[in-house]
Amino acid sequence: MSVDGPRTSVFTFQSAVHSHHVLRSLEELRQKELLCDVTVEVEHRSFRAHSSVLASCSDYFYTRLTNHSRANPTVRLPDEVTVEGFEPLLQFAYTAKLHFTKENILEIHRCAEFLGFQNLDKACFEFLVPKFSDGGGTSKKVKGKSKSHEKSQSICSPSDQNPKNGEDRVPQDASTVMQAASATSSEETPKDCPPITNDKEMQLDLSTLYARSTEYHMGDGQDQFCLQSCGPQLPSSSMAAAEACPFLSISSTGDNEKLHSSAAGDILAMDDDFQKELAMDVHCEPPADKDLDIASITEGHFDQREGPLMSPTDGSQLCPLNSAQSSGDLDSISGAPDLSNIGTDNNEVFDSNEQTYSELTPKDCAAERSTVEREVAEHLAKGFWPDLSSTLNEPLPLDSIDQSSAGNGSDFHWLKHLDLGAAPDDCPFLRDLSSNDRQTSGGDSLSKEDTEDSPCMSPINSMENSECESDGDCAQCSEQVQEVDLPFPVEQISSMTRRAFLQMLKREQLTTEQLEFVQDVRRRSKNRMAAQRCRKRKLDCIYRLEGEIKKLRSEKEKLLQDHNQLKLSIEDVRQNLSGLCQSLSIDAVPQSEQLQALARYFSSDCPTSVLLTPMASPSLAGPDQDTHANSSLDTFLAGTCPEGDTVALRSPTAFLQDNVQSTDTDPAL
DNA sequence: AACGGGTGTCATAAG
DNA sequence: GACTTATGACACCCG
Repeated sequence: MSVDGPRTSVFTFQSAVHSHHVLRSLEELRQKELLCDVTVEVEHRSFRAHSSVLASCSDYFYTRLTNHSRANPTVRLPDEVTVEGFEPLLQFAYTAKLHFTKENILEIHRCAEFLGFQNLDKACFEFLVPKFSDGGGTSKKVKGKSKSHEKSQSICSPSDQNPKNGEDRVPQDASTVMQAASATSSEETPKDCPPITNDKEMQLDLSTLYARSTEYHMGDGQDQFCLQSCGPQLPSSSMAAAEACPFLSISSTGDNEKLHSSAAGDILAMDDDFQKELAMDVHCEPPADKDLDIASITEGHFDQREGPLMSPTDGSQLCPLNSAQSSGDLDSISGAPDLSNIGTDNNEVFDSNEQTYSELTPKDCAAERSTVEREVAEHLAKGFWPDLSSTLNEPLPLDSIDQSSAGNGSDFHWLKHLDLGAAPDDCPFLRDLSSNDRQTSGGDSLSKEDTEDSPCMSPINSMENSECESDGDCAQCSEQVQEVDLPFPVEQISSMTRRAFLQMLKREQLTTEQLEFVQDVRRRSKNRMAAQRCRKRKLDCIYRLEGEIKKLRSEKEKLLQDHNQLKLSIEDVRQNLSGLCQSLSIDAVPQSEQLQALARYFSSDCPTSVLLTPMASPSLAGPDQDTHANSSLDTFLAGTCPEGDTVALRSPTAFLQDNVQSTDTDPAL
């Protein structure tokens, strides 16, 4: 039985840019050497920094600095730590970006291990180090017009060096990159986007990461390599909309149900329907449309909780690909006005399935993917979806997640909260890759993205969606599907949003027969789910009413018990009064008629409310006060009756006067 | 075979 | 006006 109380919706606004701003401000402070309270000496160089930042990123510094009582301490690092390895780590601590090259990755890794830099080992080095240490391994696409081979630091953002196979290295100095970035980008987003090379040089940009960014740096033709940190626990960085993870839009809640939480930063940019849903507190479905996704990654976080829902922070942390989420941030985004524009006209932007986000993604970015890029992407994705190849289209059971995460320690504990049903295709690493690899129809990926299934989904909906049509219906439906030869899975018809549905119809150019069939399927499916919801509500209502009935019955029982108890009390009072009357009759008025009248009085006429009042010790006339026995009885009765209850009281005296014809009684009677 | 529960579908009203 | 949702009514299936 479920007796649901009134639902209370709690909305939480979470800024997606706050922590990023904080981090960036700290970086600015560090560059200006303001408020720096610690000096780190590495080899023969000194770095000013903030102890809190270092301690929060490094176990080593945590230990050293928290045990340091002196103000403005100087931490001299041992010889194991080199400038080459430490400087990128320090940069990482303040920017969440790790700039590395093939040449210094090992050194960075060594220093990171020594210093206990969190969030780097498993998320980055375990794969990258062997990748680069074995000479580049697989077939990197190396074309190049590199200008020099000088040692350079890879700059994730704004432009990134490309670790290539020895030769053809990109001659790019970090400062050069920075300058180029600052020249071509705004403060917020553009500099975080990977440059787009205009030639066929190797470019490991994981373009899907940036697919939603509308701003790209047009590269200078140099090789670029950017591996945005994608660990779930990585600190916020100044990554731009590129880091915006599609999962944010489907992350949720909770528990319950439905998180609930749709990471919709800028509520104003949200889809009207989704805003409506939020306002109505009806569903917690994710913004399934792409424009919603994009809207949802704008700054801020609107979270609707109901019950033990996942917090918006949790939701953001679910994103395995968004390093900004560990701090609850989506960087980006604040400065990406184009994103909101995207959400406003999805027909323009998302007209083509194959070209999902194509308008947003530079063609070069998506078109050319090196094998290394693919490997890195798949590795990173597999880190989150093990056995990806076999289950690309199937939701992974949570058990498998647990197992997979167990292998990586606690690194992926947060995956338990992830809805993996839609995960692989929603993985920005794999979305485009899979579209290249799998010859799936466009509807596949689209519908995956458009599907409304998500952890945010209400229990009702999730239950309903899990309930497939009956076997007969399925068989019949499959036959009809074969007849009409739909170019997309029929299962997705009902799960798509209307907008996506219309887009698909527009795109697929269905015949009249197909159109009718599809619309019929969608209508019946919607109605089926509505009927299920309706029946569930009915049952809930019945259960609730049954609970109320039980409650009322118990109350009735209790009242009956009270009633019986009061009856007993009445009987006691009667007996007491009878005894009292008898004692009075002995000395004062031993007239049988009076006694009988008194007996009648107490047995019938006297209001129980009077008799039930607390029996104050009456000042009854004793045997020696026989002359005023009756008046004492009046006094007693008056004293036992509250003032308000005396209205209905007929005193024994008056009663006797009315009922007893006596001539020899006391004058008081 | 009758019966009750579950479910899908249709029709309709309301938003 | 198209669409979604809720709901009553009906039919069907199944145990």
